[in-house]
Amino acid sequence: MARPPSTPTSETARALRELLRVAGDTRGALARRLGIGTTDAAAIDHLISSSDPLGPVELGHRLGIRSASATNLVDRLVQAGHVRRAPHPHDRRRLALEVTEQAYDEVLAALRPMLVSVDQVVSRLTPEEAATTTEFLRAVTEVMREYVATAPADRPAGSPQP
Amino acid sequence: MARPPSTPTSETARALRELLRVAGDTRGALARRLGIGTTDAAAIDHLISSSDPLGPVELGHRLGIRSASATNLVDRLVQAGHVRRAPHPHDRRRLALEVTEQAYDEVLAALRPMLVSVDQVVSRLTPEEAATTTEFLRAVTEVMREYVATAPADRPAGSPQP
DNA sequence: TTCTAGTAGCTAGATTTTCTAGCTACCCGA
DNA sequence: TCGGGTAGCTAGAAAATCTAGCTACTAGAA
Repeated sequence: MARPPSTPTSETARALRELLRVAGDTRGALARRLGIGTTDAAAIDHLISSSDPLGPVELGHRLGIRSASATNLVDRLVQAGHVRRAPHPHDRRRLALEVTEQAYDEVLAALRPMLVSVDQVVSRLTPEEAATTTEFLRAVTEVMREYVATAPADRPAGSPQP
Repeated sequence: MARPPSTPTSETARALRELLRVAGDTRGALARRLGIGTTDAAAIDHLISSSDPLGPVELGHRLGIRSASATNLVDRLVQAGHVRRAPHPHDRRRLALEVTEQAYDEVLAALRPMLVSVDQVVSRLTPEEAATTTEFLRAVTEVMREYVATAPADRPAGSPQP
């Protein structure tokens, strides 16, 4: 996400870090295209790509915001017609947030130019290159997932420090 | 950034999109590790990795926030000791924002676990694989830069629409 | 079964961040 | 040199998040 330390590093690592930095800006670009806030766009993104259903609290956790803010966020998304509140199948405390068809289509349309270009880049790879690249991307994704997961919890002020 | 359309797509594109989504979360993770807000972390990231000096307005432009918000942001960063306001060498209207040594070191320390892991992943590539991967990453970066650059301008309310 | 600790979601009110509107100082080309 | 355009700032309004604390519900222990 930032310039590598002054010690020289491989071109690949440098290119990857540059990509990660630009990727960070992509979320804001998507939000502007959708005409909504960055957090709202990130929320829809999470809801679309999550494998299991999310409620407001868990969604807020993934976004790094508090339960109260998540309730507010979901209110905004529901009001805008992007999301529905549905009951959780097994746990009556919970909600299962659903992205509406319309919101899904809007996100897809907003992303399409990038997805098309990405597919073009991918299509230039030979099968062997594609296999190598895929494995590399997955390894890097795992590293970043670990980094995100091990970030210090967003704890209440005054909590004990290790 | 989101799940691909229902039509099957190559594994590589899928892996890349997953990476981009996780990369979006990385910025928040860095901010939490630094104990500052997401925008503040993104600002320092931009200042560190920009090749030419930035002022508050240009920085705000890259972050997608307004001139007034950028002034406020820089106030915060200066107050926290992360950034200095220095005069622009040629243009007396402008400022050249400088990241302090301390902030630079803090960012590097916060990123280190990820950078180390990334370097490990990169080091497993053969020189040929590294070359292919580097080219791929650069091409994708270019695509995303274009996507970010062509996002609709964050225009004032009531501006004429095309 | 009943009790108890823990979680999901919400409300109310305070705080923080960003926004709009508009100002001055400065740069640069006609 | 003059007029349009830009950088940065201030003031006050609007929006997003936060803390604190509540209720309803789940799940495991007594």
